[in-house]
Amino acid sequence: MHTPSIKTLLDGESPVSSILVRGWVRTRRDAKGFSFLELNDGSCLANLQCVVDEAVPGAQRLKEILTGAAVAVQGDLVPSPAKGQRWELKATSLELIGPAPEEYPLQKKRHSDEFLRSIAHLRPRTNKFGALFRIRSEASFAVHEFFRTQGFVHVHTPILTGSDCEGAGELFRVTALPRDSKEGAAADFFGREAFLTVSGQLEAEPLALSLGKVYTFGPTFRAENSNTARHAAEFWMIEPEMAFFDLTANMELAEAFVKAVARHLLEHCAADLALFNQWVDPQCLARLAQVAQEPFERLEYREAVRLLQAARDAGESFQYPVAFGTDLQTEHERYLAEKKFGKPVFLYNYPASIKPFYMRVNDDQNTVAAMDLLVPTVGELIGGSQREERLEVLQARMQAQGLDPAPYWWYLELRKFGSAPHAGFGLGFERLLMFVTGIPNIRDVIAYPRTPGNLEF
RNA sequence: UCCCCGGUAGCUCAAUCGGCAGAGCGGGUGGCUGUUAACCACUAGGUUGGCGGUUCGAGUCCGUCCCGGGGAGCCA
Repeated sequence: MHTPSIKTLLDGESPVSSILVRGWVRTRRDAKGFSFLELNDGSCLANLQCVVDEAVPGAQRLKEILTGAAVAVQGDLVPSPAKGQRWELKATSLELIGPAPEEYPLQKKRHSDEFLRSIAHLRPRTNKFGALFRIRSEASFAVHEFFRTQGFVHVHTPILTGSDCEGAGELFRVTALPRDSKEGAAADFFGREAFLTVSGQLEAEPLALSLGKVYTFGPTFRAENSNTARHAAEFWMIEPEMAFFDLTANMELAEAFVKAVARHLLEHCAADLALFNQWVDPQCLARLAQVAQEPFERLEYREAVRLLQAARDAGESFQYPVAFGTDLQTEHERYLAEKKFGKPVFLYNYPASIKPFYMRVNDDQNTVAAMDLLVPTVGELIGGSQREERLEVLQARMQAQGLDPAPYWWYLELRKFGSAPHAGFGLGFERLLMFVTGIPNIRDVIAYPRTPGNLEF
């Protein structure tokens, strides 16, 4: 028995006889002597309409087949005589695999995002989340495809780390000691404190200074008590790291990367993206097309401050003041990405005082070769920099920021043995998905979101 | 962590000034129909988030706790 996916069947050009389709019932409509079953198997957004005559074997259980039930339908794919669909399955037999009783929570109507989060195990069966997870999969593929085409080596950096001061937020502590143990870290599994990684960057740099161009794509953990629509305690980050790249080359790569993903999705996820364009964000498709085609804006931090001050003087009301040497507030980033330019904007050459020790000090001694990519609606999508490759400068920066150099001995040795200019960035995969779909909450672009106080599923 | 908003049927929501707890969808029963989130009629379904208080009377007012959301900070 042939078992094609519904996607294959609906994309087909000719009738197919004697096939088996298995999936979940989205709705049942009864007519005189037969029923319509709308079947979805997750392969695409569209359902397959199955026409089940009450005389067909198995049809006596039709009354038990409610929305959500898992069924198998054998039959022939034939042209549909009615409007609304090109093909339908004329059933020759029906099997109820797993019934869904009346309290099945998903109904044939719109549900709130909050409710769907409370049933994370069932929400992939909705149109919206089905579409999202297919897009997520394609985007993930596009990431690997881009870097592979560009000659990058995919490397895996550790999830467990012993470094508790990577300068990127609070860490989750990992221990193998019993909960009530009085013993110190020395008695623990690694003989020292252990944490979940907040970034693979420090470990990726040595690989870049060996293999040339590398990237990681893995889970990242932040124990920040952040309660916003764009922060999660566990998220997936893409971190390329390139030897002999300066900040400009870094930005060029970042732009080419985001454009490549946008183009891939436009080409391979048209139907799923159309759903988001219609129900979630009417700018979704236009924004993707713009990202794919138009050059991003590039702006020095110094110039951004000047623009923001000019905007304020022209009557733009900001809650927070703008001055050189302070980090930009969310309202400032949104103004630049949404109102001023209306497209992705690179800000670069930030004041050294507000950036971590590993970013390369510019010749003005005042700024570092850092760059952020700000995009409309989600804000910071990428953060990156050229890395400090000069040993003495790096040591001085660590000292200035009060860091103990001892645990970083291997990171410092990189600057001793064949040091070279290099650069890289980190991109939050979930934020990229928010940007391309228009979904406003990070909890709705990941299957099982981890946020403060939320570890169900 | 701070500020604001919310929690009523399986789901989405309503309930005037503190005065009988409601509708649509979903379920059941019956009808109708190559139907398209089908349609029509009937029907079942409630500890109004928890605890305490004010009151003749609390979904509504007060206190407190829990949960959720939005905004901010932090960041990707």
